[in-house]
Parts: sequence; C-alpha cells; structure tokens
Amino acid sequence: MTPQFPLETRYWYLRDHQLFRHLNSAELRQICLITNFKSAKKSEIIYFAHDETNRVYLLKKGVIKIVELDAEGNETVKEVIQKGDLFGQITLDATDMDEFAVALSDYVTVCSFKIEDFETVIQQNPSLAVKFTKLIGLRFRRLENRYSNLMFKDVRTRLLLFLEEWAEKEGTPTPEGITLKNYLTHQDLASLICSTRQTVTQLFSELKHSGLIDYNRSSIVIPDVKQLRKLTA
Amino acid sequence: MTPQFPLETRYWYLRDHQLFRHLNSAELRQICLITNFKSAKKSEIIYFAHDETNRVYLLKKGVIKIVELDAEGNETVKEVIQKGDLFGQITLDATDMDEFAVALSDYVTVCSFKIEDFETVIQQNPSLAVKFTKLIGLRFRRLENRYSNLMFKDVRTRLLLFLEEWAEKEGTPTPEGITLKNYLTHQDLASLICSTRQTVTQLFSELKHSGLIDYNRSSIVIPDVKQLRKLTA
DNA sequence: GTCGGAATGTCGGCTTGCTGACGTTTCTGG
DNA sequence: CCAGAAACGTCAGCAAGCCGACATTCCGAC
Repeated sequence: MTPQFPLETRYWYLRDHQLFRHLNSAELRQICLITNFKSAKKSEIIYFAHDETNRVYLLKKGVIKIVELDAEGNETVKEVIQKGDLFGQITLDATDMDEFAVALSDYVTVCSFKIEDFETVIQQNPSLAVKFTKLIGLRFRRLENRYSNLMFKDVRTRLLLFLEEWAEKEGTPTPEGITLKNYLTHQDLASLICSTRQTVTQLFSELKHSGLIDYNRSSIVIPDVKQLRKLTA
Repeated sequence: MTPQFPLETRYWYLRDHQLFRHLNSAELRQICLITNFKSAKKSEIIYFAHDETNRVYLLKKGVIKIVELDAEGNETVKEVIQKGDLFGQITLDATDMDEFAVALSDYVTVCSFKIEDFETVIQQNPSLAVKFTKLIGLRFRRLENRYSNLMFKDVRTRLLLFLEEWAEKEGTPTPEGITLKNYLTHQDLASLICSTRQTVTQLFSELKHSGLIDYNRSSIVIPDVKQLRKLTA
C-alpha cells in the first residue's frame, strides 16, 4: 500500500483531524483501511483529477494550489488549500473536473478516500456526516464570499482583502510587521482574485511605493494590517 | 401550529421530496413534528433571515427569489429558488445573513426546520445525511459554475447562458418556440448575472431585433434554443 | 558560473460595460 | 378609471482594467 506510512502513523494522522477526532479507535482503524496516504515535494503534482477521479482528499500537512484547465488548456489557479482542508470530489458526485493540485510548500502530505468508501463510512457514523456537511457548508460560504467580492469590489480591494486574509491565516509577526512566506506568483494571485498578471504587478508596486506593504520574490511584509483594513471598509 | 395544513397533507408533502422519499412512515411522522409549514401569495415575503434565523427551508411549491441587502441597504437578487430546492441556513451554521425571500409565482408553499432539529434528524438517519450533503454539494457546484462564468464570460454570454438554463428548467414548448413565464425584471436579471439594468435591457432589445428571442413584460419566447447555444460555445 | 526560462516591472491603447439622464410604456392601488 | 410608481428603452460619456509589447531581474539546472 503505502509503506512509508506505518499503520501507527496513519492512525494518528487521521485522529488529528477535526473530522475524525471524536471517533473511537475501532472506528478510526476501520477508516484507516480505506485511506490512502501520499506525500510530495514542492512543485510536484499531487493529483490529476482526470485519472485519479472519484476521490476526496484531505490535506494533512503543507500548502497546495488547485489549478484548473479550461477547454483551451489555459491554467487558472482556483484555490489555495491549507492544512486540514478538503479538496477533490468534495461534493461526493462523480462529475469529472479538469484540475490538478501542486505542492507549494516544501513537503506536503495528503490522505484520500474513494467517494464510495467515504459515503459508507458516513452512513455508519452520523456525527461524522454532520461534521462533513458543515465543512462543505463552510466552503460554500467561502465561495459565496468570493462571488460577492467579485460582484461588488474592484480589483484593488479584492487584492487587499486577499492579503488581509492571507496575513490572518499564515502571517508571522516580525519586527517589520506581519510577514508572509510568498509561494504565489503574480499570475497565481491574479487568477485567484480574478484579474490579470499586469494589474496585480501594478498594484503591488503602488502598494510598495505608498509603504503599505514591502515585498520581494520570496516574502511579503505588511507593516500595519490596520492600514490595509482601512482601505477595504 | 399551522392549521391550514392537516397532518395528512403535511406528511404527504414531506414524503414527496427526494430528501425524505426513502424514509419509512414512522421516521416521516417524526420529522413532521419538527416541520413548520407556510404559504404565501405572489410578491409576499416568505421570510426575513434576520428575525427567523437558524432555519433551513425547503420550497415545496412555486418559485421564489432570494434578495440580499448589503450594508448600504441596496437590494440584489442572489438566486432564484425552484420547487424542491433548499434555502435559508443550508450550511447549518448560525451566521446571520441579511436576506429575504419573495414569492414570484402566484402561490408558494415552504416547509422549514430549526437547524438544531434538522441536525438531530440527520444524526438519526445517516442515509438522509448523505442525501443532504449531496444536495449541498450540488449547490456548491452551481455556485462554482456561476463564479467561473463571471470570470471568463462577458455579460452577453452570461445572459444567454442564463436564458438557456431557464428554458431548460421551466420552458414550455409552444408553436412559436420555447416559452418562459417571465417573473423577473431586467433589474433582477442584471443582479443575477452580475450586470446592470441598462445593459440587460440593451441586450434584450438587440436579441429581439436579431430574432433570437421575442418578449414582453410577461413572457419570453425562444424560437430556436440551438441558435442561442451556438453563441455561448 | 552561465544560460535559458520564468517572474516581475512598466507603459499606452483600447474595449467593455457602467453611470447618469431622460423619455416612454405598463402596472397597480385607490 | 386615473394617478403615481415601477419597469422598460435609449443614448452619450467615461473609467476600470484588460491586452499586447517589451525591458529587466531573478532563479535553478547544467
């Protein structure tokens, strides 16, 4: 199966997640049996939706991006997935999507389940069912929020909101301000906030010149997040 | 409770929905007890999210629109809800939203559940849990689709796609072509496809002059849906 | 190191579709 | 049936931000 992950580790991996935390060890062991584990290094592709279809994934460690291919073969970054988030066929339907996932952090680990297996497990653990449903609900709200930003806010505001959220999630405080490890290119950012590479670059230099942020290729520093917040209210 | 709905009717109402169809009569009767029934006439407001919060609704009969209020008090139509669809706190969380629902068809009927009650029911009926999760998943995909349209398609295409979908869902074939009972104003349409009233009106007259559609205030006729499809590919 | 490709920086032109403005038509409640 | 409101029709002006183009900087593989 997955020899680099001894049973003990795998058991512990699942237990650590909020979805499974409340289960007893017999239930957990059962889920362990249907779980596939996998890891990858930076820039490696974790999965291709097209061939490894019909699986729900759970990001155990690291950060990844989901890239979507349209009919013309253009790649757009759909989403950044953080530790603990679900991805793949999270709607439990079998519609195939043209997307793949790329590791952004040095080392990532994912677990996955066939959707049929996962459904069976849910049937047997109603409390897990509720937890899962609520997780999907959260994702739904997140998407609703993005949609509404796209409707009502201009590109500048969307970028600022993205930075704020990013800072909140992953920022580490330093003497210079909140620091972000930057694993996204301007192109990536552009497709996440629905804009273009040039516009993002433009806005970034503007923000730098006005002193709101500082950045280079590998990191972004926000001296005062409150200043940003003022511009998005 | 709701005297205009005898128990027998209410029982049958629930049974008719795909979520509950597979349940036995004891289970159904139990759900009946926690269900609230309500009906309304055209233009009446079904619910205000702000005061009747924490409920999941299910549209039993008719068509309604969900209108969202932003901070400045502007109204935007978020969604059109059809018979059988869920609305309200479908994510089962308690975040309050500023939205309300208005009846678009002459007569609408809804059932609703407190989210806590609904959760309990789900816990007791794992198969219902899976069905519910999949329904939310479907809604998730629908929203994803709207988001991607907003990213990649211009207003004209979004309008055409909307019309196609509408025709597919509710169109009735007539000698002149597929006919739609039009319960949406141009303003409504505009906010649904994320545009403005004037642009929608403009596009409508263009489409009329080019013979792709015909319309008046109460109905829309699409002589040849295939013609529309050609323009959205 | 160095070479090639990827990422960033910058700019001007141009298009979409938004904004405001105003007139006409249709609906609705009294 | 009538008045007022709501919805529809149309147009000119304008701005956000996309697009193409090109230069520069950086990074990683060899």
